[in-house]
Amino acid sequence: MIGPADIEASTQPATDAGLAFRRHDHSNCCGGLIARADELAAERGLKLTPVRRRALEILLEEHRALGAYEVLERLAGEGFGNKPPVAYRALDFLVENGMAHRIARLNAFMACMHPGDDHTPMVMICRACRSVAEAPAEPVAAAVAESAASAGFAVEGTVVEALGLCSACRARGEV
Amino acid sequence: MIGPADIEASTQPATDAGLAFRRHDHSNCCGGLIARADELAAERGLKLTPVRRRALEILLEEHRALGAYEVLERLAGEGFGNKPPVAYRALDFLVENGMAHRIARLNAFMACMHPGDDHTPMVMICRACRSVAEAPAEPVAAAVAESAASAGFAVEGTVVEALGLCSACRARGEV
DNA sequence: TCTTGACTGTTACATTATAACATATGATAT
DNA sequence: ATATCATATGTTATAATGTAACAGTCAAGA
Ligand SMILES: [Zn+2]
Ligand SMILES: [Zn+2]
Ligand SMILES: [Zn+2]
Ligand SMILES: [Zn+2]
Repeated sequence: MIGPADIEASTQPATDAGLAFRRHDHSNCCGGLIARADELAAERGLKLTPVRRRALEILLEEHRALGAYEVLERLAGEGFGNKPPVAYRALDFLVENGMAHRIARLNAFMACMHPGDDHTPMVMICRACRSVAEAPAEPVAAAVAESAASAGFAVEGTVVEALGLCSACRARGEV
Repeated sequence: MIGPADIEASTQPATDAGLAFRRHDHSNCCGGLIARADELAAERGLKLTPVRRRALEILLEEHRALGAYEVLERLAGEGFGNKPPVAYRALDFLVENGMAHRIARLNAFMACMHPGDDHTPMVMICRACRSVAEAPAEPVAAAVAESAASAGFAVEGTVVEALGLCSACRARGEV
């Protein structure tokens, strides 16, 4: 059964930290985010072409970090090109336009859960199930900015990734 | 001329954020850190063998992120093996033992400026000169831990990297 | 219609990283 | 002393990740 919290999760970005780690109406959250991506593209005059749209769907279907070659494999299986640039270009488009994030530590990509926010998220990566989730990064960004400022460093971007065990895996007794 | 601040920088870890970005007595700071690495190895029963020691020196000589193959090239030029595992093994040893850090965003490595602290640092990466520096990460780590906790996520490690312009490059009018 | 620019696809290659096995070396233990 | 063992080094070969450069497609605008 799908409870109110699940519905809320797909519409209340500020409260969905760890969504990927919880039970939720997945088809709903995916559909909602694809719709949101279409809106964004329309608003901004971007072209969410078939490959790009499908790449985003693939990321959304997983709530998990996927390597470019994993995405490529699926795209190729659906009739798109099967050469690396096909995947990298689609993924780069999604990242540049805030619809996906690159995870440096994993050399992988994930769908963004708040497209349009123009945020640099903090990403949590579960080492047991490899699922990933975004968490609010404002406090972290502030701390980074402060440390950097005292070194005279002008921050233009950040990579903040936490590695560990998600709540589901801990509940399941994972060590 | 080498001023007091430069001396201090190599012996007062808590105050050296951004050291790499400033003028300082470089041979002094390198020598001191090699000596510190020797101490650490002795304390912990680690073997800082010739390749490992040389790999660390190479990183120290640069105050800059070096790719594994850059390190390999130098090692090979000095009579060590010239196959990738030679560099990767030395670098992995240094990272595992807190004498160097891996920079996820650059697929590169840097010498640690506070070996023995057992810290996960925040790293600042200058896009103009590619120099890197560590900054205190406690406030950042705290913010990360707090965000993660509200998602039920147990943090075991973090990657915190800031990209931007260092003070030297800004002073030099870099945009 | 004809350009033009953006998108897709391909070839070919560059860069980063690891598995697996062989050899050397130094520290026990007999 | 010498056999044994663990650790470290070196090699071959290959995997995984990422890009440069160019050719064909297609739709929007001159
Ligand atoms: Zn996001
Ligand atoms: Zn998990
Ligand atoms: Zn350090
Ligand atoms: Zn710089």
